[in-house]
Amino acid sequence: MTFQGENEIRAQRMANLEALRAAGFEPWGGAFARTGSLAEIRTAFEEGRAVALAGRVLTTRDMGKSVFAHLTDGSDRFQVYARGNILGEEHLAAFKRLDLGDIIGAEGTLFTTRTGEKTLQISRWVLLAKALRPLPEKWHGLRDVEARYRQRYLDLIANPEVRARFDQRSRAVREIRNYLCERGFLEVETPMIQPQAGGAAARPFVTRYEALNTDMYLRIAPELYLKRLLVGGFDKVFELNRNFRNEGLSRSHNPEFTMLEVYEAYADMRAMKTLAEGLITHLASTVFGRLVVGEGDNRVDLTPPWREITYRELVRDAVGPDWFDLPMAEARRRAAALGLTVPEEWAFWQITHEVYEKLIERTLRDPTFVTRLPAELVPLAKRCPDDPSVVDVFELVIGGREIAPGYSELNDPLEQRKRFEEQAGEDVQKVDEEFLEAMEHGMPPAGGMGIGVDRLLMILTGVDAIRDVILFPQLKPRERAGGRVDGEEEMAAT
RNA sequence: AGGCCGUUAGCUCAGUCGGUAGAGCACUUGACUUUUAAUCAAGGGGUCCCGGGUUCGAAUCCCGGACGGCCUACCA
Repeated sequence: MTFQGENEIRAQRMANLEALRAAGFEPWGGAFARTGSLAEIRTAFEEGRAVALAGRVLTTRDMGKSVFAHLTDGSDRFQVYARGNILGEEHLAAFKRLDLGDIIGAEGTLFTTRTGEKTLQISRWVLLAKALRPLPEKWHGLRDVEARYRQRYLDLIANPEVRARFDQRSRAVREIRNYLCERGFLEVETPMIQPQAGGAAARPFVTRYEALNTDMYLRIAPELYLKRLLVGGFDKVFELNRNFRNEGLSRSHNPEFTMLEVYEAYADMRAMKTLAEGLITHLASTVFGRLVVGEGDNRVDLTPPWREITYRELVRDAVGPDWFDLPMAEARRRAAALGLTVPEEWAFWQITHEVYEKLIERTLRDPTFVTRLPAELVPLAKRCPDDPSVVDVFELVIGGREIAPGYSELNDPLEQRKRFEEQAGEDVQKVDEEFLEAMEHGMPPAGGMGIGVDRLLMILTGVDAIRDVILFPQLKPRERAGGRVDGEEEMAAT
């Protein structure tokens, strides 16, 4: 086999591989019984204890007749020490042929060096995986933004805080499930491939179901299926999984994102408020150990009770107490004076909502339940009994971003049909008839809530970009055109 | 989709006025049995993103393109 276009580093690593193989070290080993992870070995450290450990070689310090190296396995870094008079000349020489990035297993005894570092003195070692490509630079880490996302594995090796953040994400997701299950909610799974994409307003991804000869849509929300389960007698359900929206990429948008939706029959928006506050503060204290998260501009104080204020109050505070009594022309003028772009065809509630989104929402740093939104904005919620122009909902805003909507769910199928038709306009196709049919069988009154899990994690981990809480964020596909070759293209040829 | 900025060694980055490529880490060779950004000595490594133009001469200036970042727009 030849390696056309291989670079010098790769050639040297191949030479080291052959040298190791010649010394009896097979480059890609099998299972290796470890006493524990590097972190566990550090925790259970005892002078003179015999252990077996494994990890990736991060650094080496060749002292001639002995070599120090640091290994990492994601849990910790741990030093190992190879001495000629213990390993024998040949195995020490082989150890010196290791490249940074190689994965080894080692057995030996634990000791503490003169400088106080806990270390394994190696009596026997094996090669578990040869690295043919180099690691990122050892103390600047991996900075290139694209490489960090495209080759996340390198980011995880080189940048320990990234590894820690994804550990936190995993624990937070588990705690969401624990918190809800302990309170009697049942986790369910509903279709991600749907004949029509409902439950939210967003452009869907279209896909093709060949067996049925029809177009299908990746879900933009699970809501309409979860409500069918309320009809079917599941009183307390939740779904925690991916939604897909065919919209642009940005600092706070990824086309697939993780959504929690929770429904509780015989409850309303107020129960959801309690649940949201309880769940999020539970995550902050159990996973992150504190209620004040983030730093600088990202600092957020989650200490309950959280502020509650109506949408109208917020708007009046921002653009004048007379706002809701203004004639259209005057409202338009005032919005323009505040730097907003307001198209001629917009209705009054649209102008108001532009004010809310552009001027108000981002100023709400600490958790705030914004209540009594205009009914036009929320077609799936019940109207407030004392004012049918607004709905009985909240939007939980944290860190200037909408994190969780909560509704008293609309369970009147006749009203629901009207609201759908107003929203759908001419396009009658968009009304989900099967959902309405389910609701006509009687849906219990219910409270419902959704939490954008990625955005919540941004707040809890104090990062600005949704990409920093998603392991493999969406990127443009890499060009495969010829020219730039670093080995893999040629090797694939048959 | 629009605007601004960027792309130089495997990685992190310099590169002056347009004069033909630099550092640290990584790599190779040698020395060193408690080092830890090991140290010391020597060496190798470049499609300066791609294509075109200006020029005696382009990493550098101009035009076009690709890719990336940031901001704006749609959206959660």
